Amino acid sequence: MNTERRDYFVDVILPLALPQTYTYRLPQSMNGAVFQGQRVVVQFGKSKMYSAIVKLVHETAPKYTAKYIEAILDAEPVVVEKQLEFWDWLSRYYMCTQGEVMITALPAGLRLTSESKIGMSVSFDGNKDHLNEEELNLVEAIEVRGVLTMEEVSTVLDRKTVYPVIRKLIAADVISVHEEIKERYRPKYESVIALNDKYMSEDEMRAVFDKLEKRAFKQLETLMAFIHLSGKAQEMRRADLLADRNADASALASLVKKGILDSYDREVSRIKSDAVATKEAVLSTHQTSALEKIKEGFADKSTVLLHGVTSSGKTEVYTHLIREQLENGKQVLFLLPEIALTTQLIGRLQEHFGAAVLIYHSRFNEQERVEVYNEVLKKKPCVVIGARSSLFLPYSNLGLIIIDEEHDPSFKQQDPAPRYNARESALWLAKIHKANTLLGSATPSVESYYNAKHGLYGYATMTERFGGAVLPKIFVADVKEATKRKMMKSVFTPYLLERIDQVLADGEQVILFQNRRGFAPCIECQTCGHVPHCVRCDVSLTYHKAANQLRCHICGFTSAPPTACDACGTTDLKLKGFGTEKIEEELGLLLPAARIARMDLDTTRGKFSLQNIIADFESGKTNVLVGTQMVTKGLDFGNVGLVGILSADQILNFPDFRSYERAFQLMAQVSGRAGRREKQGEVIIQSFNPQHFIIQCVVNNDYETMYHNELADRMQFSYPPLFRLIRITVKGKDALLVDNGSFHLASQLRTHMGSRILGPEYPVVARMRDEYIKNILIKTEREASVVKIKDTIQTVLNDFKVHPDFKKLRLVIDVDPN
DNA sequence: AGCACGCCGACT
DNA sequence: GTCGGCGTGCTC
Repeated sequence: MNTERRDYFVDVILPLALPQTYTYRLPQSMNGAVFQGQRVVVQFGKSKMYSAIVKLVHETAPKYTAKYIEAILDAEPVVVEKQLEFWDWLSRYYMCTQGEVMITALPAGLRLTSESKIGMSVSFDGNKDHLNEEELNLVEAIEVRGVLTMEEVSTVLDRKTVYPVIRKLIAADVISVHEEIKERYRPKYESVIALNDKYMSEDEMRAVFDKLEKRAFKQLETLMAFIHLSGKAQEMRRADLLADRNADASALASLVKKGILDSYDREVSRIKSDAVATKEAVLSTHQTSALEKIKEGFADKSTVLLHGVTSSGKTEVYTHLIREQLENGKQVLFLLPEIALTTQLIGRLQEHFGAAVLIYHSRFNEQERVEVYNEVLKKKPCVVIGARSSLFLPYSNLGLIIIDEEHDPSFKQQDPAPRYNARESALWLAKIHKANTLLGSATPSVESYYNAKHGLYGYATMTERFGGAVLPKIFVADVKEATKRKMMKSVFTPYLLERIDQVLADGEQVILFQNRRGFAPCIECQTCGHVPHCVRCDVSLTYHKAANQLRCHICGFTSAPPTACDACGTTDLKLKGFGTEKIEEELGLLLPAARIARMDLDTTRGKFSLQNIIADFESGKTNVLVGTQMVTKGLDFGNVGLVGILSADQILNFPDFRSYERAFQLMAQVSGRAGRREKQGEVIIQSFNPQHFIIQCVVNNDYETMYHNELADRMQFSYPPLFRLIRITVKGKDALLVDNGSFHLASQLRTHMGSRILGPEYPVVARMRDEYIKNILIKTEREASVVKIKDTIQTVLNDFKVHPDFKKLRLVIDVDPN
């Protein structure tokens, strides 16, 4: 049969939050050139063009007249079959569209959207007499600048709706509009200098030398520099050559002109490191036994939990496993929380695997991400070190996924959809590749530990710190007692302050942890009790002293700090509570000799600021590091004698079913930063309630007791890991409508699922960005069919979405919420 | 998600 | 009258 003549149809995934795929026709000229996973350009709607992913090529004509595919962007698929399988699972499990998965999964550089460009019509007769002032204004702007975007037209005309003007000018054949879709990825080039083939022989070269020696000494010097530096390759970067003091740019130009040297551009990688593997993994005895235990686990289970105390040297064990996979020609994914992807760790892995190491995280720009993506597409063995989004790279041949700090909440994406948990999703990705997964943590999530205990995962432990280092001594300082005796020095108990002073005097460093940024989380009027709140959210505004601003930590709203109370006009205002900024300032006043750095969202905004803060602390330029959660993750300093947790109560009293687990993990992790190498470190936890169960667990380094206590609570109140949660959030600008809508939705869900439905309830912050919020929680038994339940929920939600009363409401579905 | 269309109040 | 507000519905 002649396939050239047949009509093919293509189902594509569009990068939009739409529930289905869309079917396009293939022009016969493209027959045989379109395959699953390629990007094609399609028009969707009146004018816009998108790059879509081919999901299926078939011959079933749809009932409507399908539009034609405009163009094929790739010769080879950029999304491989296993990825599409993964996308499919992810969209079904997390109840989102495939388009939403596509947006998260593909680097922006591979995801194209057209833009309308307005230019002069080719058949414009030049007569501008009939144009009014506004039209003339626009036409002149286009004549000057060639083409304008819709936004630029809007600026030129200084109004919002530009379409009527544009339509009129198109009708008059003055201007024309076309859609422009451009590949955003541009390869990087560098200038290269090479010896011309003609001069490869020694005789020719000697002749050239003789000639230059007499008449062009500078050229001779440049040529000699080139020969010296380029070595056998007889080719080198122009920039490297000109960096030599004997080389000269104009002399080089002459040599090129004479045809002795050639100059051309060569495509270069933005991501390739010239790192060379220099290290062999040498394991200590307990690392070796952990490794054996892991392998035993993998013998009959695909997932193993490695429970190893901080500083036990988990990375060496990982390294060993990675090496094995690479030697077998497999790819490895090493997932870490974004913030833990430090130069320290990357450097260590490069020492082992050289250029096989690929890095992927949010600090990479669009172009760099595309290059990493394409590198993985080459199917070569490699190890990708990355944050959660590196789950979406085009692996063909994964052998192992390692998830370090697996307990970390940042593995769960909050917004936008897909609200996926990278840890759980990784297990599916591994399943697709028939690969193994290793979860590592000093403080495993209750979920993972439960799965290990119940035989779903293998389990390995490392109970000793590497090199014989001992766990830190942990003290609890009673803030209530110190307050009663009026002994508090600002936010410090006398004991903590005394120890900071002493440790610094001994030449060691200090880390202070407070889970709140800014100076003070609220300002209270001492006369009437009024507290300034955000205008758009139900939270008090945080005072930031350095910026002299009040800020909303939810929406970013800022205002000037009040000098008098907005409600009663009196000036007796008091700052309540404290954040990292205040700790930094007060400590500076109490211990003027301390060199303090602060590490929180406010001080790490720039591309290199985080790196600089870490480097300064590492080199000893600073000796106190005050920070938020950031200081708990992946930092590896050798000289920290003391860690202070300023307010344990704040961490404990978080209204969430996971708050105790989180508090334990946070405190245990930050404690682990103290005292590496030979010397025992020290931790001081400040609390109003020193006898608190969780604090005692931290003090005794007793994960097991924390776990059993948590499990009992979760059992009693039907929470994970014994039950599964799905949270449905109803949002809207009208509080009453949110109330009514969420009530209606909950009762609809109850008709199908009865007492499994909880709420609707207001969350702690009941209004965010001018929207009221209510939550409905669905708790289902672990054994229940998740697929069925999600189907039911989806049906109810679809009905709700078309309900005429509730069309103004927005729904957010979060499966396995954090 | 865009981006039309259509209906309604507020000004040149 | 026209501009711009936003609610509604559709996109292969």
